[in-house]
Amino acid sequence: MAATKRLTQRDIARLAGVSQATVSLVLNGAVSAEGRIPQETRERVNKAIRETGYVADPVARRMAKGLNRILGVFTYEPAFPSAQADFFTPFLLGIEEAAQELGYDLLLLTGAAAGAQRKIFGNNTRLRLADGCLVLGRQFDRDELTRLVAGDYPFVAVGRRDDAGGPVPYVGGDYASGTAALVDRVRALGHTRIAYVGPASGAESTFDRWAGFSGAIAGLHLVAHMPDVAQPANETLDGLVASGATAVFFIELADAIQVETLARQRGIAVPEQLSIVVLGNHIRAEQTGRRFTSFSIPREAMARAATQMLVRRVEHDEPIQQILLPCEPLEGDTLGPAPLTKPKTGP
Amino acid sequence: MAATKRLTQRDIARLAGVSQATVSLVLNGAVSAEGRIPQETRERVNKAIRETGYVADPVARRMAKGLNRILGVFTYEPAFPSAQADFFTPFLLGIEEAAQELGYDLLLLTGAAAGAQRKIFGNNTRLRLADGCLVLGRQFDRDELTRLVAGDYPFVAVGRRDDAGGPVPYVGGDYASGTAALVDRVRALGHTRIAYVGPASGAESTFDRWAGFSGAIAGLHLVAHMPDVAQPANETLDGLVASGATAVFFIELADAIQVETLARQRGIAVPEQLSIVVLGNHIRAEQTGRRFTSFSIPREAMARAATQMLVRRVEHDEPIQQILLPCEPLEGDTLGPAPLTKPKTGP
DNA sequence: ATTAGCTGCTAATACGCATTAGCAGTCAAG
DNA sequence: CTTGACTGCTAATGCGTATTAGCAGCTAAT
Repeated sequence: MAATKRLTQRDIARLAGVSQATVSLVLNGAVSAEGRIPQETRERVNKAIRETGYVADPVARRMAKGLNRILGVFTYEPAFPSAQADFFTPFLLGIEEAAQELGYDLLLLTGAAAGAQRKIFGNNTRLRLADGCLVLGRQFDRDELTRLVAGDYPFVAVGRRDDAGGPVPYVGGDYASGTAALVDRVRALGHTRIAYVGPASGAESTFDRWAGFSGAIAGLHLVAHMPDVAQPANETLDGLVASGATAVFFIELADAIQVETLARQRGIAVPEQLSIVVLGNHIRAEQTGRRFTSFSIPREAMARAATQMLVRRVEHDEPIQQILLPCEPLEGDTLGPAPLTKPKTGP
Repeated sequence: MAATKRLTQRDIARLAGVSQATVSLVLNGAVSAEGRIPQETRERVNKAIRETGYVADPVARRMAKGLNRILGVFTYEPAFPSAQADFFTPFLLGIEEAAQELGYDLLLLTGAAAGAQRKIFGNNTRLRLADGCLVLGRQFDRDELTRLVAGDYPFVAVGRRDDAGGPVPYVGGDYASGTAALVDRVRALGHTRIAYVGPASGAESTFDRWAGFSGAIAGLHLVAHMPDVAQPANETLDGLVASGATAVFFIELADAIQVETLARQRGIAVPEQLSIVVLGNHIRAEQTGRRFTSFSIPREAMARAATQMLVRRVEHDEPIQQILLPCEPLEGDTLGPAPLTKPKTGP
């Protein structure tokens, strides 16, 4: 550090023998100065800039102009730590790509002090440094969301969000339709007795799956619904067997994996005796050997679309929009035709 | 958007019946105003702040104070696209953690426009928005590095870097010692004829490995050095066999994998007939079935240390430091005692 | 009574840039 | 010779904050 003081337009002006204002005008190719500054003067200024390597201070720029070409990214959980990494990576990937294309940089908001639950609004909120902000995470803070909606700061949520004192701008995945499509598939394969493992309410993404499910099961019998997240796998499997379900829908891949493993141990063939469907292409699915029938979540596309929407909101004050991207079915090997007899366990 | 104008200290001042300066003093608990502003006045100001939800504009703040609590992160390759993701993730993880602890946000610089090679210095450089910056990537641009070193902008490189018109502040991994330790291990296991696959120069990380290697092979015979990166695996293996080497050092995990696979096909047992050592715990190593003997690269720790160093440089103008973190040996199953006879292939 | 010191506050300024109003000079038309 | 239009530039201002100098009023000490 030390030595070289920060270069300013004044320095350039001095070198070029003009005023600071002229430097600014040359730099910004201001329309109002079109044809007002002769090539010769521009040259002198540009020469000085080139020789010194001057770069305009973006802070001052933002101060004067109000915009920054910076997008904030707020994640309600740390973006990188490995447990979460797989969750956020595709989103961040899409955001980064879109931001780069649009000429924006990204400000990763690390949120509140370590340990505490992350908060967008703190005493020290640096949010406003960015022109607008993308919000993502599994667990949103509803109060903060309300405040964001009420405020005049442009933001877009990645993932559908319920109204919070007003409509929330978002780009989400159409889990409801994705789920419904899977239900139709199950029905077409002759299943009549189905089960659902996972809660029916809670986060929007959970609710949407259940909504899609319950809206599509006409003609089918929901013989078991196990909302308990913490329930041990063998109890779940017991319940499924007892219910006589021939196809089960899981919200959580982890649950599905455990139950499938257990089923195999007990000699219950999947999908011959029991079909399993998972609601969403959870990451790491490929690491489990078994390819579960599911639907895709277009995470990268969601992130790209959200970024573009945010930029439109920032630049053109576009009104609030809510977009759901389709979730295409994913072939797997855990959904088959309904068995002629119910699955049975040993003695 | 629309409506609500941005709140300023002046608004708060008006509400509280004080001056803007007083608001600022209350907000910052300035030492110079210690005991100069009575509790009663503070209350009035704080009340107005609470009621309006005022938050100081970070841009103006930076403007006035010169600091922003923002760290720039410049990656010479896109940070997220999946091919790179595994490379950058541990670094970003460490940076994010450290930044959050220290109360800094991160500015992810997307660099030049899409397609073009990324540049730190461009017309659009918003780098200076950050108080300082971390630079990472496989391929550094030497000219840019020189310029950074020459400038007064605080930065720290993740990974050792050669001088560039002056010493470069960095936190790197001690690949030289890590490599040397592996050489010692190989020697201790009775090997005398060894080979090295990978270039001896190029990036600092490459050079360091070779330096550690060549500095530690006293008493051993380097019977083959194959610097060619693009060489087909069977040629490499042919060369190794011809040389009579009993232990090979690989810079690239990919090369090691190919050669090991080929060796198995040819009936050359690893490590019974040929020991393989890889210089660094490359990511995805665990996916290859074989656990290669190697050394660990403390990526997360490097990133954390670099972040902390950068903050010290920003806040306290700490002089340039260069730190190498130890790379501990990693047990694997590809290094064994030297065979009594040279490995032989069939007729 | 003067000085010194304290309290409680404010005016003024700097930070680096963008932007606007407008000045001085030239030149052509009237 | 005046007017107006145009050229080439600059002075001045604002953005929202932090910070410093310092003012006014008061008390206590000299």
